[in-house]
Amino acid sequence: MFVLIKRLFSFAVFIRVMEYNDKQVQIMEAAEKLFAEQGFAGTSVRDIAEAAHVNLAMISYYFGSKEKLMEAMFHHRGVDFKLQLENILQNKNLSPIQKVERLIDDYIERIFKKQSFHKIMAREQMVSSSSPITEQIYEMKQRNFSLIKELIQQGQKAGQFKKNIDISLLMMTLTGTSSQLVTAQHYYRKINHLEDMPVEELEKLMKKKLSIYLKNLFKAVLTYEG
Amino acid sequence: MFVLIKRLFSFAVFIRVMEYNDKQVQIMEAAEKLFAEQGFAGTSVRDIAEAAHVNLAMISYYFGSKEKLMEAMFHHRGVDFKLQLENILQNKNLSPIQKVERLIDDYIERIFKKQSFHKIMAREQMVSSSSPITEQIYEMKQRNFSLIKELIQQGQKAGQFKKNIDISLLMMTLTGTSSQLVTAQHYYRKINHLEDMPVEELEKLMKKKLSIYLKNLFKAVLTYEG
Amino acid sequence: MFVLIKRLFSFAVFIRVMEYNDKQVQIMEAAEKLFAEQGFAGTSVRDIAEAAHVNLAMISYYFGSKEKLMEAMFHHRGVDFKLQLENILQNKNLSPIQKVERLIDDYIERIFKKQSFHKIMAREQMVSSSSPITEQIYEMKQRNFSLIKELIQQGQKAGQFKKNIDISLLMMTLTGTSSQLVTAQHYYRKINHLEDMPVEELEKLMKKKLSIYLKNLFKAVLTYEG
Amino acid sequence: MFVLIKRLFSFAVFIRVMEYNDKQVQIMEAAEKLFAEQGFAGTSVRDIAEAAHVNLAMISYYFGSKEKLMEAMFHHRGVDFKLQLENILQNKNLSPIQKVERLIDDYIERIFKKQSFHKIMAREQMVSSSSPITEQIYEMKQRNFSLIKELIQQGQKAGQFKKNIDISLLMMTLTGTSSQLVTAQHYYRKINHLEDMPVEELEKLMKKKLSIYLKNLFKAVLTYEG
DNA sequence: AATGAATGAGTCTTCATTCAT
DNA sequence: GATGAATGAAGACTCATTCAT
Repeated sequence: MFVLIKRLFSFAVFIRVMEYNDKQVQIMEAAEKLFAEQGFAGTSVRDIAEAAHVNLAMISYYFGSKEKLMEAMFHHRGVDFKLQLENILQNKNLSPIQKVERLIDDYIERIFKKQSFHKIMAREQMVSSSSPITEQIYEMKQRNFSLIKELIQQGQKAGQFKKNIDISLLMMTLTGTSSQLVTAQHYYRKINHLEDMPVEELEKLMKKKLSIYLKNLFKAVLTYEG
Repeated sequence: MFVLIKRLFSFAVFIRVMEYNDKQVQIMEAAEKLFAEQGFAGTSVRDIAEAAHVNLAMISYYFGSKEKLMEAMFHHRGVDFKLQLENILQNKNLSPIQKVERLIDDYIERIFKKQSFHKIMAREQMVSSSSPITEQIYEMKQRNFSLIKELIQQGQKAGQFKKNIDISLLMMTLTGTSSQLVTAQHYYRKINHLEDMPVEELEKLMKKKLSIYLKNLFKAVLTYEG
Repeated sequence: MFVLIKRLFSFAVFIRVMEYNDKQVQIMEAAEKLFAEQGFAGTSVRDIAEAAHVNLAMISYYFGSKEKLMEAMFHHRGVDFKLQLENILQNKNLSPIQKVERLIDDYIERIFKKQSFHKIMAREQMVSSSSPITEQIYEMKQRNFSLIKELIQQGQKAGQFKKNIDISLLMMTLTGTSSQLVTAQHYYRKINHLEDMPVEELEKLMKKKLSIYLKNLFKAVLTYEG
Repeated sequence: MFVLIKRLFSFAVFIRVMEYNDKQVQIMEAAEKLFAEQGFAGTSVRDIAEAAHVNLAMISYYFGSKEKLMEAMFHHRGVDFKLQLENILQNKNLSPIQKVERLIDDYIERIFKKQSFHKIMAREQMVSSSSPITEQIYEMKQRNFSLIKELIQQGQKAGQFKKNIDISLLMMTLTGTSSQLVTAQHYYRKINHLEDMPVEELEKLMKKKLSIYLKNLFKAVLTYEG
């Protein structure tokens, strides 16, 4: 049964990946980069067409509109942006604190791998009006919240985490601190005098530091008794 | 003595008021709101003119361009968006931890009071290209970083805070968590089932919760020995 | 009786000169320079106000409109732009060829002294639509034509100039050659490798060369029998 | 042999036609007319679009900007506006004076055929600031100057033209007189009482008169010994 | 299936002019 | 008499999208 689900799930992923042909993916990736850097409104379809090396008309042709291209991108990327913790949660060989550490590394891995998409999300979550995209962001947040809640409650039940933890704020510390680091990494560079470090190396460094920092923070917050 | 203070204060206000006349402030405030909601590129000068109930041409007339309006806004708001901790830092009657608590409340107060401006800043800090605005954001960040660093080092020297604290990441936790709460407050609402709470009440609640949460977090992080 | 007329005429001149106060003249002179360099449409009233160091609204205030300012300028300058040959024509001590030489020097003097105004006229004479300004240009041209015609006919009657001379084209040679030199003097500079010569010196040189050249040309054309 | 020439010619036409498509030429021709009549700044792209019966956006679409349209026009027209005298210069069957006559007729032909373009050039040569267009005008002038200089020097060597001729001013007489006639032809009309003559006839007349006049003038100037 | 050409609606900005003071 | 503030109209240009092929 479990296997079946897994397979179905993989299939779904397969389906979705197949759903978009090469050209479409090519466009979405170019758009993603530009939306991240300049915002949605600040990016013209002309920019995207040029960056993707495709004909201008192709974007409307394939996606219908700029708006729908954005939605497609969320559909495409959103899937694997959600935390995948189900099996971790059920794993009886891991202590609650170990699970938290997995969660942190999992999250850091995702956010750094999809930096552009993350920036777009960070921008989009600010708009107050509701749309298919804000809807999807909400679902993602809610899902992540449930998982983290479950995880922490496990630790509390095990007596390893203290009571009265503000889980929604703790989640925001995880996402907010990471987001801050990713979206404002050129400031991080300057403040820490790392102007000359190559991008990859900097990224590695940031991930490392962030992982250590957040693990320690969570441990402290989850166990420290004022 | 009291009169003197009052006068000085009035004078400061006077200065600021003189720097930008009523109409200019009116425009900046309308723009601030719109930029926060829809982004800079997503907001037309027509939108701003309508929201500010002024003639379309007045925006160019007063600020020269949409871009310069944004810069003026940063000039106008930026001043009082920096943390004002100098006197707190030198205050010998406060323990390091009390100073941290002041810092946190000061920060929360500011970010909630200027939510719109904060959102704009959060957006602008994502753009990679350098501009007068990104420059100003950097200066603000650096200043805030210096203050927090000084504050924490005081605590470390006093033996009350542990060594090896990643101060730049700790700052990002402060700003990132708060930012997350402010920019994504409608998600906070939904996740915590507070859909029907009036805005003011919600805000009060969030500030309260955030204050308690962050104070506890800082205490934990600054003193907890893994 | 003749004296009276002269006086009336002088009075008219007096009147006209007085007609415009200092500020108005200041504005007209600034406008003249700019219109010459950038054309009428290419010059904004803002440009003029700045160049004349007067308030923007003053231009409309004093002249009614940009158009009317131009007309006033033509009124103001036009007077002394016409050739003043009446007394020369009647002077019995001068030979026809001497009169022609006077005409040439008179014309050169005028066009170089009022270069800016000349450029404006050169531009305005191209527009096909009729206006008070084109009307005034026509009157000036016609007057000049009459004078030159009279002058040449005197020489023909005296048997010193040959018959069948195309007077209207000869006039165009006078005006056209001079105009070409004045309007395209930076090309003259380059072609003759005079880039480093100071403006005043160049002007002197051009006037001298042009005078010699045109006098010789007129002599040749008026007397040469193919 | 004839066929070859025809083919080459067709090819040249082909090239030129291909360089700018029909719509572009249509726009350029409408613009040319308007720029000639009202000046560059005095003509709006809206005017041009209407005159060319094309959509307003097509001007930016095809040329990028109004400025670039002007440049394209210069590129397009400029080519065949230069004098084509090389073969005439080397022709040993023509006497120097015959070559001068050819030059004059060639010039008159060109300037009357491209009156509008000529007017634009006459306007543009007045602006003092340097631009791609003034640059092109200078090149054209310089080239024409070289050709005329060569031509006259041939005559001088042959002992048929007198020495010390101011060639740059002589060129200005050619261009200036012609220009005057073309740009101010409605004044020519009025002065010579030709108001009722049909345009084509007037043009023919003016070309004829100008040709005779200039040939005689050149002969006189080039051979007359004061 | 894919695209070059085209466009109506919109962008920001500048214009000459007016008006209350 | 003079002007700072204000504005409707127009400026050039860019936008996302459509459509014939």
